[in-house]
Amino acid sequence: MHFQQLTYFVAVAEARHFTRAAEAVHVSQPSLSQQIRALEAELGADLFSRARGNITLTDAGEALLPLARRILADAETARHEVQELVSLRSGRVRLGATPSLCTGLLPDLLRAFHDRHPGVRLLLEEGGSHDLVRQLARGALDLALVVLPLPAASPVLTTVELLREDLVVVSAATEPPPGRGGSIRIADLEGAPLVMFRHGYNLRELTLAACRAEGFEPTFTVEGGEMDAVLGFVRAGLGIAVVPSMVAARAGHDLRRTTLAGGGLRRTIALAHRSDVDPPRAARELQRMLLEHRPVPG
Amino acid sequence: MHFQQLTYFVAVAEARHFTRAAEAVHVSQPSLSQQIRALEAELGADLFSRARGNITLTDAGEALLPLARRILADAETARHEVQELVSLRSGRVRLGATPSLCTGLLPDLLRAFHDRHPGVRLLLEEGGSHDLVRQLARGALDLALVVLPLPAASPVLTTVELLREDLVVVSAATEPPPGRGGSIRIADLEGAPLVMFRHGYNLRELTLAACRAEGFEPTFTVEGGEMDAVLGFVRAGLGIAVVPSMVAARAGHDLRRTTLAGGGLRRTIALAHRSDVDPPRAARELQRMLLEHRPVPG
DNA sequence: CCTCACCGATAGGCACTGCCTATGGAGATC
DNA sequence: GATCTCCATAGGCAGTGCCTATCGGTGAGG
Repeated sequence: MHFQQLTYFVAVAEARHFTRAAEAVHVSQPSLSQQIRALEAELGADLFSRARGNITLTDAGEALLPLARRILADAETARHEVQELVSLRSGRVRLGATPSLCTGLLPDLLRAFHDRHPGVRLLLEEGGSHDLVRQLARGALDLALVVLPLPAASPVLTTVELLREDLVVVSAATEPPPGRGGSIRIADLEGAPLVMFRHGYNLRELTLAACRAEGFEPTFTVEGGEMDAVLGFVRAGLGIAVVPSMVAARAGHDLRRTTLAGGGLRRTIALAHRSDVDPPRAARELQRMLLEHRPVPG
Repeated sequence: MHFQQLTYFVAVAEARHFTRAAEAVHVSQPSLSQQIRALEAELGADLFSRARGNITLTDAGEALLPLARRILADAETARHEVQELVSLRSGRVRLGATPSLCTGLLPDLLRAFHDRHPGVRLLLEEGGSHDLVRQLARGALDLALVVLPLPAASPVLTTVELLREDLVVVSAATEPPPGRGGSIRIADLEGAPLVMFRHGYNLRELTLAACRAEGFEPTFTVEGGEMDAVLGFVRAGLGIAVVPSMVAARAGHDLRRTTLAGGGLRRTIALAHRSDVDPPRAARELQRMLLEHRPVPG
């Protein structure tokens, strides 16, 4: 049984005329006759009664017709659905990102992606790099924005370096600026009132490590909040915080940015996906847009 | 898109392994690979991610799989249904017959047919030859048992002579036998109390014509009944009736059969079907059994 | 009654393609 | 690093779908 044969069969059933059916399906009449005969031979029953000028379906033909129609419709649907995925008119991307990136980088990008491909569902998973890596490996995510280096270097993941961003110190505009001459050294953070993120934020580990490298333990006035809470506490004058410059840039005029002197602190953001399977089409497109619009290439 | 390709696709999706899938569908691995590639090329999307030792469906593959399964199942169903018709495990016969034949000839035959082909539905249309012929021509019947000659000789119908049966006179066993010496002449019916069928019965026209040929109009004590009613009236002693010998033979001991003398009356039963289309398989089988079991040929 | 037109079936040839075997090449394993 | 596994590629053969040309049977019209 071939799709072609079913197409021809339906055409003859509808035209009740071999020659006209052949025209309708753009094939010569003998070819159509031959295929119908082949189908009849395979099924072991005549499908049409070929009375002169009055082609009609036999009972076997009647039985086959609805199934043939459905098969052809299903084939059409299959083509269509795959095409929708290919053309990004449907599909989904399961994207993971660290909380700070969700706040800083993603909104504009996801907006642009959604505008271009409104049919693609965006599923965002916010979490620490460690969790994201695990979910990627499990296949629960297609793509993740993580901070390098990865917690446990997983050979199963491919990472593409996306950008390096500076960390800056933010403080309330109403307070006197920290540090000296518009910048601040890590060492100046010793004893300074720090507002610190909850466990799990890569920023927390990064800041702590930097302080310890300078030989001191930082002092926390508040700790445990998410990004928005930390910025709010800083605004309220509870202390200062170390945040990505991209987050600081969007934070508003009531926060003062102070760069870190002496090379400062940077972190590397990368895009990660499994090495062993190609991400779905929509995820590849999102990755492409991310790399294309990367704000400040490393 | 080919059925073969869908079969291969489903096999790979289930085995998650090209080589094993190839074995499962009894084809060489390169052929299977090639067909999958062809399908992917036609659809414009990869269906599998071919990670070493971990073949998985892409999103396009996931979209295709249920449709592929359904298409293959439908094709299987189509083959099966046609096969059922061919093998007479299903189907139907729309059979027309005159009332007297329904009573006389058909019960045993239909019983035999049903025993042999219990899956075939038997739809019986009881009516006068005229109606039956019209329904045959309209395609509402597959086959009809009619009395020759046909009312309006329709060139569109083919008739096969089935049997000729004698008409006999039946009377109540409690009454004195009609006629003389165990038989009766048509002329003896003059003035005799006749129980007559309703209009539409071919037997009515036949009997009337025979009487008129002898130069008299018959006398009816009751008229208008169906076969069973007529026999009941005769049993009750209301009169005598002219019926097919086959009906009389089954009528029981309380009815006396008297043959018609002088060549008597006969009628020819034929099987009719449209000439321009072959009857369905089940109807052809019924026709075959009818001809094979015909009680008293020509 | 003969001719013509119509329509599906048949015949023969060409090109395509699906299948095969043999082989390549890349990652995993010991 | 040699080997194994497994999918992809190459090349050749056979089957078949499509084409054009033609046949054969039927029904209409002169």
